[in-house]
Amino acid sequence: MNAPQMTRNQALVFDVLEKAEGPLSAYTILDKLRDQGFRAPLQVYRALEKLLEYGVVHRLESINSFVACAHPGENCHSHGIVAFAICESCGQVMEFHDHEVDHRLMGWVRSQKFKPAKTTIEIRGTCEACAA
Amino acid sequence: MNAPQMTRNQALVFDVLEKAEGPLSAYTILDKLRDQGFRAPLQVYRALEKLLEYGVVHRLESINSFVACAHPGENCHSHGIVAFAICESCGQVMEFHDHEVDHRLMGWVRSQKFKPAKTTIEIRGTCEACAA
DNA sequence: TTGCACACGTTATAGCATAACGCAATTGAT
DNA sequence: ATCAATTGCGTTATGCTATAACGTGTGCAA
Repeated sequence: MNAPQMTRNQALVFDVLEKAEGPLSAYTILDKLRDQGFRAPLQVYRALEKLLEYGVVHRLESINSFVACAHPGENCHSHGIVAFAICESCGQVMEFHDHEVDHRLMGWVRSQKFKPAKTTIEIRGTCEACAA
Repeated sequence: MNAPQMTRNQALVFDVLEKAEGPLSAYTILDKLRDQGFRAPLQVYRALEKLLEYGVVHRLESINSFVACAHPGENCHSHGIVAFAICESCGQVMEFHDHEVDHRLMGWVRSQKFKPAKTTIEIRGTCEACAA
């Protein structure tokens, strides 16, 4: 899925996420866009749905939040499974990829004849800076 | 964390989860326990919190649901990272462990001096039976 | 020009989770 | 035995997350 021209709402939501320090909830995004005319959650969720499709935004299932992809310009869907390390103290997120992990997971899945659609890997904990 | 004697509420919630075909949401559990006197979500959430601690129940972050551990009698906390394959069609969940995946993930985490607390691996897709 | 696809706006509602209060039972140290 | 601390419990209220359902406008292709 390549990103076609974003609509105004999509661009606004993406912009907020890109400028954010860490992941944001849909409602936090909504609040940040009230001045641009946003009134309802659906405006945010609809934009997010598209941005997820385009591969420029990720959803963090374990904290019900969204974050801009760490690879500006690229399409994250082409990097295999994306993994996240989420600092529960400062909220910062690190995004990484590991082909061996992909390989093991997909090997197991294959052995079970399970057809994977979407895979989530999220490590919650404390980042180096916060551990001090 | 070993499971001490369960309280009545904990036992009721665990029993519902064990007898269920697949994962259940907290509110579904609540509904199934109305006859035993449950009235409020907190009764369920408090029991679940303990059951998660004891390692006899898992939380599926990507579908806001809970499932009994697939290893009756054992403590799942001792198996390393637990991974789940969740069929979006029939709702069935397969639980598995892969030490190589653990190793790769923990290796990356270590290289970043990130202190992991809780790791989520969930593969959503279609199981063999449903793929037909 | 008509029909379709898509984005959008709005209102309402559904679904998930916890805060805050007070009470009762248990435990364990003195 | 008694007191204090801890833990579980019940209840009410509330907050956060997400989607259903309806209608409008716009652009584009047949």
